[in-house]
Amino acid sequence: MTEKSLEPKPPRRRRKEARPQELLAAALALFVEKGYAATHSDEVARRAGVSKGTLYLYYPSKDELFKAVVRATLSNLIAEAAQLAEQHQGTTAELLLQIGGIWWERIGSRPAAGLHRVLLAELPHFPELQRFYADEVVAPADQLFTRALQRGIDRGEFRPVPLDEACYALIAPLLLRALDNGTLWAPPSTMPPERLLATQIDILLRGIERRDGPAPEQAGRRGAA
Amino acid sequence: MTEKSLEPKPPRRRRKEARPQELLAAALALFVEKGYAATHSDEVARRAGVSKGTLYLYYPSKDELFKAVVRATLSNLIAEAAQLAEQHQGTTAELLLQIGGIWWERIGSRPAAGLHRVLLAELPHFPELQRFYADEVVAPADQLFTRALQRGIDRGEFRPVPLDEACYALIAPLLLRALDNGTLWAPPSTMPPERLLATQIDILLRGIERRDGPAPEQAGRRGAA
Amino acid sequence: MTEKSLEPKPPRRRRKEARPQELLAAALALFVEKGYAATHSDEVARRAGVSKGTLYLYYPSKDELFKAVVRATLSNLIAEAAQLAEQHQGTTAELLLQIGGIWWERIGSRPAAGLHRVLLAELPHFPELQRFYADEVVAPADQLFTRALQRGIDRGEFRPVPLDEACYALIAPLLLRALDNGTLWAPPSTMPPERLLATQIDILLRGIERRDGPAPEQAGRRGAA
Amino acid sequence: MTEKSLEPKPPRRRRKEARPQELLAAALALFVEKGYAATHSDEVARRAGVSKGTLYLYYPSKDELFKAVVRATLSNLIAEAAQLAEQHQGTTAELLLQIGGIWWERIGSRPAAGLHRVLLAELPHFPELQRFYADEVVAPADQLFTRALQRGIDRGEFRPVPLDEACYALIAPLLLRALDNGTLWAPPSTMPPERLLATQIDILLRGIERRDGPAPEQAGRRGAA
DNA sequence: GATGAATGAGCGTTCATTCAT
DNA sequence: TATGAATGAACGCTCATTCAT
Repeated sequence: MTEKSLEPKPPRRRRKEARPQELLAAALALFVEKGYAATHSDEVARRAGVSKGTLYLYYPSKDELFKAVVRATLSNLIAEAAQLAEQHQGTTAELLLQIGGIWWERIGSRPAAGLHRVLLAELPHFPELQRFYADEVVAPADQLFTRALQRGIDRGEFRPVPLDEACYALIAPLLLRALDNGTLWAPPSTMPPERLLATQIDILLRGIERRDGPAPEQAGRRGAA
Repeated sequence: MTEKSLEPKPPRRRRKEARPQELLAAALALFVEKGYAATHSDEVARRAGVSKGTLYLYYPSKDELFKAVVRATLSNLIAEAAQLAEQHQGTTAELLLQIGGIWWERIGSRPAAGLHRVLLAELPHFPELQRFYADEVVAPADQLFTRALQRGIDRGEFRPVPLDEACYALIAPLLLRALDNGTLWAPPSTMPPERLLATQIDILLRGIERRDGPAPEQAGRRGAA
Repeated sequence: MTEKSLEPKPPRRRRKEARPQELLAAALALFVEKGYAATHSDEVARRAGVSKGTLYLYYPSKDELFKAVVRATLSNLIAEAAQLAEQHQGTTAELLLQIGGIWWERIGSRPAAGLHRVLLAELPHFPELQRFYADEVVAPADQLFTRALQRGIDRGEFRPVPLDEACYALIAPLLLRALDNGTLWAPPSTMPPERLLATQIDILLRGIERRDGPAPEQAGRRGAA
Repeated sequence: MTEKSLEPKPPRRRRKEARPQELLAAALALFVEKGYAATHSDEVARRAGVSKGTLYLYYPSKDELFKAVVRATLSNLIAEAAQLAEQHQGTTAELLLQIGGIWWERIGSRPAAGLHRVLLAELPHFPELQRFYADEVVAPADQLFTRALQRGIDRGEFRPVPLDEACYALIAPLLLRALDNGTLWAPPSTMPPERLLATQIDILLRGIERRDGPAPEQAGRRGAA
């Protein structure tokens, strides 16, 4: 059974530069798969192909490892979307669809999506991370959506809806999909995910877009039902 | 069974029947407050006013205690909403608002809401519970909403939207509020929660309701925008 | 080799009252024998006949266990000597010999003596204990000796020696014996320890006792040879 | 020795000969400062300005490093004092004061003093070192003092005191000062250390020096009060 | 039934030592 | 020779679970 001693023991590899990313990747996968508490430090190390001691050479504690995983996973994501918004020329509805697409590419369709589930459970235990998340993720994202909505209203594309509530209604399905990829609520799966996203945003937009007035080209978007 | 009533001194046996509920209530509160892993068995016992040994007299393990908490908290909630749907007479939009209201009363505004956060993190570790949740909670709720939407479409109240996607868009803000009451995303707080709920459902309904044709009375719902 | 599983496993004994003392005794013995760092918590537990977990039921950390050992070992020792001094009637030289005797009985000839060796090495790492030791052990003991010397001088038994230096010269051989029972310097062993103690105190007393005259020779002391 | 000054590029080999001493100096400082267990190998290396691997190039283990530190620090100290004693001409009391002075210069006022504290705690774990210390430090020093006392007695300078006990009483304050510089017992500080030392030796000498007569009072010594 | 003292497997973390470069 | 990344045995401590009372 214990053929441990028989194996020739893999050689030590020196890769100081690559190690942090390897460890973060292994940790992200395990945190997402098993949650924070059930992820053991030697498991992370083994999955990254190193020993437990090596893990602690790069991250001084499990806490810090988790924080590093979150920061590395979520950093620089919002900035891109914001840039996009600045440069956008077309319809506001199109802008919102584009933002949704970016989100899907960078978060929704990646391990980062699963990280949100862990964050939901663990953020209260990591105040520092809580602040990081609020400042670096929530605030910019909220601003992004709010501004887009305001723009749509200003340009007469949308009815004057309450910004906060409309924003929440837009974000909820996206965020929920990231949080709960089939655990609590199975998302509809009759179409490829990117189409699905578009469909939902579309439904929501219908709820806020201006009707009576001069936005007939929107009706043509999908054939006016 | 025992000749309890004959004995002149029932010194400590009292409340024996209430014990399970008390333990479940204590466990629910702690699981919601601290998560599964961070909830310790002696804390549960202490909060229920008994000793650690007694807890194990009623539930053979922490796992089983958790399962019992989930079952006890979520059982019989769906049935009521289903009943409601059967008897409903008015507009489908009104029906959906009523279902939302019930959900808010029975889940959203109670500890059960917090339980969803824990479930999201722990369900994958409890396959048995996973099945229970899928069968007893998700399936009926999904059916409820789907049927209501179908009814609305059949009666010409709504456009013929894809059922699954519309259903998800309806449920997402409700479920998200239960899961994440301000941890990941702060819900809008400019109005009391029950009004807020109505506003969001309203926005969504706007996205699916039939326009051109004979559903003007819907517009009257809140003043025709 | 591993006949562990064959042994019938000793029964759990419940002795909440006795446990603290048993643990302190085991810990004292091991701390003295191996020092603070080399004493492992499960060793202490095993020597006390309990499991590692039980140790932590009574003392929340190795630090606290050590502090408790020191306090329990040194408390109430000084008070007795002080009482003695108050009531003493005879010669001051006799008083000093008596104090030395008490010290030998309560510290010098017991495990407490070995504890001083550990204290010497560890006190700098335990500031709280450092204060306890300074307040509860050093200060009273110093006062005790200083007052006795002053009394001897006042009563004309001793020459007017510098109090501090004489005090240190008196205490040094006693304390050194406690610290170093043969490790660094083998104490003379040609006579039973209590006699030995008396002999050394006697030598010191000779150095301070008043001689017949008014001690004019103090200046030319060594010209007498 | 090496043609160091001739070479135009001494890229890294320089100081190769000095390495052992630098490592010993760094290790001595840390062992004294923090004790054996709390001194970490990479700290020693860093303080010596080399890497951890280099340390192990010179000393195969922490144990051996410690032994080397002790040997290097204590070697050749006793021999000098012995020489001194051989050549001494004056009073024996003067000789003892001189030995004390040497001790103060070479041990008491240097890092070597602090090493004694560590030795006291660790010698039992290093039997080999124990033997070295007994043979190279204690035995010569004991001989030194014993011979001086015997000489004093032979020459009629001192009363015929028991040699061992007198020797211990002489050494105790010196050794205690080295061991415990204020940790367990604060030495008197009203005068500069070298005067202090003289004062204490003086007090002790008083206890053993021969008085004018044939010391008949020895029997009724304490009746003098 | 009820208690809570006792257990021990298991975790996060450290650090003396090794070895590929 | 010198480096410092890598190792892994070992420690302090936790906590779900057991069981004598």
